[in-house]
Amino acid sequence: MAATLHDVARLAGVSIKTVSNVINDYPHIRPATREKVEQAIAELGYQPNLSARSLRSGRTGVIALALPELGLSYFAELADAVIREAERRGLTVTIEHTGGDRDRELEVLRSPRRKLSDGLIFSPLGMSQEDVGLTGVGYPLVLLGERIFGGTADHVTMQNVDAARAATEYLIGLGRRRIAVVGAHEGEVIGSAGLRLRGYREALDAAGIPFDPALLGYTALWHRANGATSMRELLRSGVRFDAVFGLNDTLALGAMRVLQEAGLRVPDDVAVIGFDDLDEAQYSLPSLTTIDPGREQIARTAVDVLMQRVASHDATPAREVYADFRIVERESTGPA
Amino acid sequence: MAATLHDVARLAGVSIKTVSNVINDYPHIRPATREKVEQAIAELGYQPNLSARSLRSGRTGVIALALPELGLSYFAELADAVIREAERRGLTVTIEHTGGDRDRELEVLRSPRRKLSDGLIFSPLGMSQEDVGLTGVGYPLVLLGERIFGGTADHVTMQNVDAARAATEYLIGLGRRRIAVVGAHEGEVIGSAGLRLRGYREALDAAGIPFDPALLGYTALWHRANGATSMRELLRSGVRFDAVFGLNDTLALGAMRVLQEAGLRVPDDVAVIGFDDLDEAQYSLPSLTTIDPGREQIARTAVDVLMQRVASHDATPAREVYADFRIVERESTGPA
DNA sequence: CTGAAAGCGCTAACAG
DNA sequence: CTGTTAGCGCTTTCAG
Repeated sequence: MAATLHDVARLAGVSIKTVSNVINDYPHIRPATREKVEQAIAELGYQPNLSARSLRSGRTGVIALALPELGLSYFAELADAVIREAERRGLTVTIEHTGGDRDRELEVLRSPRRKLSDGLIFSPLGMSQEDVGLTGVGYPLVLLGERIFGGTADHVTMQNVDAARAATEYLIGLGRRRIAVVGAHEGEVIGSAGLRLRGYREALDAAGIPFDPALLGYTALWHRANGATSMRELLRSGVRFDAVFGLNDTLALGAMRVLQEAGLRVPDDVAVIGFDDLDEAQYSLPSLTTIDPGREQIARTAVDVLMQRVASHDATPAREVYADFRIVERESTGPA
Repeated sequence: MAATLHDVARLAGVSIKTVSNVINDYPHIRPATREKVEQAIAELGYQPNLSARSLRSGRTGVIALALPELGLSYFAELADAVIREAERRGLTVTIEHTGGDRDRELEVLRSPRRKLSDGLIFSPLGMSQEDVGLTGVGYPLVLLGERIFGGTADHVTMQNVDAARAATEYLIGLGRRRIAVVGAHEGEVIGSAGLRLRGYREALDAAGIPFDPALLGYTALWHRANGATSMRELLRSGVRFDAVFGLNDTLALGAMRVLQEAGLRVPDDVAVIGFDDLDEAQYSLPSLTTIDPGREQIARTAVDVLMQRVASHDATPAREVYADFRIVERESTGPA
C-alpha cells in the first residue's frame, strides 16, 4: 500500500499537520523539522493522494475541455494549445467529445463529472443562441466559439466578422470580384458560418460588388471531404468565379484540390483563402493564404479567465474577449 | 451547497445506505422505496461527488493518455480514437503532453497525478529500450509505440517492419527500383524509424535491389516541415530516384510538395507512399497512398487491456499485441 | 511553530 | 430488504 501522511509523520516523529505544512510550503517551519520530514517523504516515496486532497479542498487541479472531436484539426490544435497553457500552471486537462451534438453538449454541461474538475472550457457546436440560459451553471465555465453570446459565462471568441471581412477585402484588393464561398450554412446568422458570411457580405457591400447567392457553396459539417464536394457542385453549376473563400482551412484545402483536378490553376485562375491557419496550411500545394484567428491567445485567455473564476467566486460580470487576428499571406492568392 | 447523500436520505425518509443502493443499482430494493429515493434525487438535483467516491472506492473512472503532442496529426487521431473508446465505456480521458522528451516522460510515469486516474496509456518517444526497467510501475499501464519492447507492461503496437516491407514491395511491384526514404534516424534500430527502415531493407534484399545509403533522407523530428527539408536535400544531392517512402504521412506530404515544386510529376516521375493513413492523406493533391496501421484497433485494444488490468490485479504476464495493417492505394503511386 | 481532532461525501461490511 | 458504522487520506480550525 502507498504511504500516507500518517506514515510519514510517524517516521519523522512529528504530527501529520506538520507534514502537511511541509508539503504545502507553509512558511513557518523550523528548518530542522522540514529536513526530517523531507527525508521521511523521500524514504517512503510518499505521494499525496490527490483524490483525498480534492475531496477535502474542493479543488482538483484538473480542467475539462469539451469540444466536438479531436479528429477535426482545428480542435486538435486548440486542445494542444489549451493543454500547453494548463501544464504551465500545473493543471491537467480532460477532454470530452460532444460530436457537435446538442444533446451530448447538454449532457456534458450537467454531468457529475464536472465535480472532477475545477471548471470547464466548452466549445459548443450543436447548441445555439436560444440555449444561452443553459450556460448559467453553478461552476466556473468559459465558453468558446461563436454559437452563444451574451450569457452569464465568460466567453472567448474570434473576431469572425471582422476577420472574414478582411479576408474578403484582401481578395478584392487582388482584383478578384467573383468570390465563391465554401462552407455556408443555410439561414445561419450566428455561428462561425453565419458570422463569417456576414463579414464576406460587408466587404462586398463596401466595395460595391453585388452579392450573388449562386456563389455560395453549402455544407453541413466542416469536414475535409465537404469542401471538395461543395466545390464540385459549384463547378458543376457552371457559375463563374475567380476566387474562393473557404470558411475554414480544411474546406479551402478540399476545394483547392478539386479546383486543380478540374484543371484550374491556383492562384492564377482562382485565388483561394482559408480561415484558421492550421499547421497543414503551410504545406499544401500551393500553400494556403489564411486567417490566423489567434488560437494561442484564445487558449491562454480561456485558461486564465477560468482560473480567475476558480480562485475568486465573486460574481463579477461575465467577460467577452475577442482574440486578435491577422492575414497570413501564402501562395494560394499569389503575390499581393 | 450541493446536495449530499444525507440530504437525499433525509428527504426520502430512508438511510443513506438505501440511497447509495439505488444509485449503484443494487438489485434488491422495494420499488416503492426506489421510487421515493429517485424522487428525492430529482427534487434536490443530487449528483454524486466523484472525488469522495474515488477516495473511498479507489476507482476514478478516468484514464490518462500521455503522448508527445496533439499538434502532431497522428497523435491527434490516436487521441480521438482513445477518447471514443473510453466514452463507450463511461470513462473520461486526461491527456498529458510529453513533447517526446525523456525527462518529461519519466515525470509522467511517476507523477502523483497517476492516482487521479485508474491507469495510463503511454506513448513514449524519448525513452528507449534501455528504460524498459522503468516501465514496471505500480499501476495499470499500457505502452504504445515502438520505443520499448518486452517490459512488464502490456504493449500494443503496429507491425512496423512488416508494414514497411509491404509498402516497399508495393513500390517495387510498380516497377520502381530507386526508392528514396524520408525520415530516417541515424543509427536507430528500434523505434518507428528504425523498424520501418528495416522493413524497407528487407524488401530491397528480397527483390535483389542493392541498398544505397545516398537514398536516405534524415530528419530528427517527424514534423511536417522536415519532410520538405529532407526532400530538398535529397534533390540537391543529385541522387536519382523514382519513388519515395515517407516514413509517415506528414513527411510524405511535405516531400511530395517539394517534388512538385521542383517540377517533378507524382506519380509519373516519382511515386510516393506514406505511413499512418491520416485523414488528410485522402485530400492532398495527388491523394496519398499509405499504410493504415490499425489505429482504431490500437485504441480499442489499449483501452480494453488497460481496463482488464484495472479490474483484476492478478499478475498475468504482459501481453504484446500487434495491430493489423493494410495498404491504402491512392493516386500518389498511380494505378497499380 | 506544532499537535489533536473533526469531517469532506461516499462505500462497504455487518447487523438487523 | 434496510439501517449503522467505520473509515478512505487529506486539510483545517483550534489549541497549545
